[in-house]
Amino acid sequence: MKNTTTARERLIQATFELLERQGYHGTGLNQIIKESGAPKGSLYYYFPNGKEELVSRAIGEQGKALADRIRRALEGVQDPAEAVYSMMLHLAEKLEQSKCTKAGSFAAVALETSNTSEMLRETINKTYDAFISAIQGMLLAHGFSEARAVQIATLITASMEGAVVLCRTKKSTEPLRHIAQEMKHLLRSAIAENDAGS
Amino acid sequence: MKNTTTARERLIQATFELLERQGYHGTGLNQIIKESGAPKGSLYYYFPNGKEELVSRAIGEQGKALADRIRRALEGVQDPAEAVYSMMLHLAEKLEQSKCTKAGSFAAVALETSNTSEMLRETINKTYDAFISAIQGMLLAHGFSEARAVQIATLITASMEGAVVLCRTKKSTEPLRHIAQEMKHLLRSAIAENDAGS
DNA sequence: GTCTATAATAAGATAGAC
DNA sequence: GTCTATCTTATTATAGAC
Repeated sequence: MKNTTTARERLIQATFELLERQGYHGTGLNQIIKESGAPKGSLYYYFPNGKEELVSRAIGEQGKALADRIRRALEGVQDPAEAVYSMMLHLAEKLEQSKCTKAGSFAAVALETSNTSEMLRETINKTYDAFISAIQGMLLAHGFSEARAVQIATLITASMEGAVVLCRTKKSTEPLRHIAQEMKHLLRSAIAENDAGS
Repeated sequence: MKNTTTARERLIQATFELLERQGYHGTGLNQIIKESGAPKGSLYYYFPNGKEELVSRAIGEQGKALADRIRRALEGVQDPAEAVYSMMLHLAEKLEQSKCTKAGSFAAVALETSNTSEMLRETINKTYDAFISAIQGMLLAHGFSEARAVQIATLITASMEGAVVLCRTKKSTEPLRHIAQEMKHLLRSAIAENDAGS
């Protein structure tokens, strides 16, 4: 079968990167074609439902891959506070590589389309759930209650997404580094408190 | 002078509400005209530079008004943890009123345009700075250091923006209520710790 | 599977009458 | 200050050749 999927893969990759820089409605199919180098005829061959389907696949596949990386990175860590700190700094470094021009595709597409496309909304919803679930798993392994673990995992996910918005706006990774520092501090207290109460 | 500004005001108002539901590129000028009921000829009369200027004014004015409301709400509070909790629940209630369809205009426009419009990026940047500064003021009044106050204020701002994205995606205010609860808890510890170290 | 041409629609913006 | 008509350009999507 060789690499008959390379046109499809190039389309997915180019779509995701453009979403990170311009969001959903800011990204045209012609631009995706041009950027990917994929033949235009391939787009509707691989994604018969057009833009909505292409973006849903791009978001879904990249989101799943990212959630898996998060899960693996947090598996078996001995200090959740340090692990969260590292995860946030890692995101900051990734952002820095693009000079704060590429990040936040999930948030952008969510805000632009959650009222008009159930398909996209559900894809992103599953992605965010996977992020939260990965973080929650680590917290459960360290003695937090189910309820508390969800709360903290939601806070970590939300603060990262929000900090990415601030970084894009400020053209600086400072906000991300600030929340990384602060969350490490707060989580240390929460862990100590939780361990004492066991 | 009567109300010669009402066409302008209606345009600003309609623009902001549409940005909250669909973002920047998802909102067309024709739709703004229609929704506002303002005469089409007025748009380029009040905003000669077109869409970019209209959106910048809408974001700027609404952002400034919101930052002022936050500042006043946090002025003279006796418990920062409770104040932040109330602020977050207040946002959740506002979101609930629109069934989670309207919120996140700042984040949406930032993610869509920060690479293509310096004007919009700077307007939003000032807005976020005003939010952070308002929260930071309260924390300074309660004995936190300058550096720590910025970190915590950034975390609060980022987590609220991120939680709004999660709420829009989930069509539920649950994420916002989760982070409200968790931030209250964590802030209580931070305050106790900070007071003890004085 | 891919390419080219094009249809159909909507976008932002402008000109000129009133 | 406002209205209507229109220009230019971009968008998503499709048809039909190869």
